[in-house]
Amino acid sequence: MPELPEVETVAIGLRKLIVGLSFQDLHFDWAKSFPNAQADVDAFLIGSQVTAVRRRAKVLIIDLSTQYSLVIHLKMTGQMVYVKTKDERLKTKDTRLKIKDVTDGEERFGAGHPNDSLIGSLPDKSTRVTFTFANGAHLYFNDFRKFGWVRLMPTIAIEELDFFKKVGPEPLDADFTATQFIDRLMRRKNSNIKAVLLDQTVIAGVGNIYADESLWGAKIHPTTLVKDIPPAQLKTLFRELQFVLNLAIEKGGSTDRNYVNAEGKRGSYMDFARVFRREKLPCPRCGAVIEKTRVAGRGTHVCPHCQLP
DNA sequence: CACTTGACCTGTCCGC
DNA sequence: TGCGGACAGGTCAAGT
Repeated sequence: MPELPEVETVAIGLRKLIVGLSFQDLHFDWAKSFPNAQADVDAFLIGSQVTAVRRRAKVLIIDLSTQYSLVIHLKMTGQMVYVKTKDERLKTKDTRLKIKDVTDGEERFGAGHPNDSLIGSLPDKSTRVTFTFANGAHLYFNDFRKFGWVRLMPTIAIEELDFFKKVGPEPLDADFTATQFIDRLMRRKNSNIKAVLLDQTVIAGVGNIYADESLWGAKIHPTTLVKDIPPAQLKTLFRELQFVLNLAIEKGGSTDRNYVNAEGKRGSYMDFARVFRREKLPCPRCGAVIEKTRVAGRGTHVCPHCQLP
């Protein structure tokens, strides 16, 4: 479930790996993953050089020397993985949260070491789009659920996409203030706070993980209506949201199930999560047992003692 | 207009 | 063991 920190981590990784490289070939076998016509690929991708890699909300953007860009949405299970040469294999590690190693009987806990890879050799059966660079390296877009997509379009046209016209401000922008945050939340004052945090037109980049984590930090129950939350507590929520997003970027994102960075490696924020996916475990603040419920159509994790409705 | 639900997909897990 | 169904959740379209 790539959210802002996961997409940011992929962008940081790709920036180091592919800026300056030239595209030589592209292959795909699922049209919804790459809807462009071959003529566009030939004219604007093949032979072009990567000039920049950036992120807006949960969208990854690779700018090209042709004034076109690859616009990528990973949705739930998308991955963008760079592999230097055809012969280089990525190491495979167990993906489960708790592992009993058959070789030495040791049990391993947590989301795994941040350097662990979740994927084997590429391409695999989830590979939807394969890019080949002139230096022989490959960039793989993997997405087993096929919700994500890659598309090629003029760089200048990106901002005209409906999504980009409607999407809210970046929560980590230096000039985005608590006052602006509260004003935007209050546009939907009659809705529950979790649904509003997830609304990309209010604030960009927040998904299920960091909504739950920041609400726990601010001691707000997810079903609380925005208008019923005191301004001071909304200000706390703003600080907590920035805290969890920054921490998650520092930890390379959250690997709940599927997410990996540009080198195929997992993120370690889940080792630091306070409520997300910690149902039936003690709250790290008060010790009460964390509960899992459903809010705004999503699995939602709350401490029943810290976060009163 | 505001809000909720369903569709898009496939892999995993749980109960019978 | 095998199978059916629930569940996972980002976004858009359709429904209330």
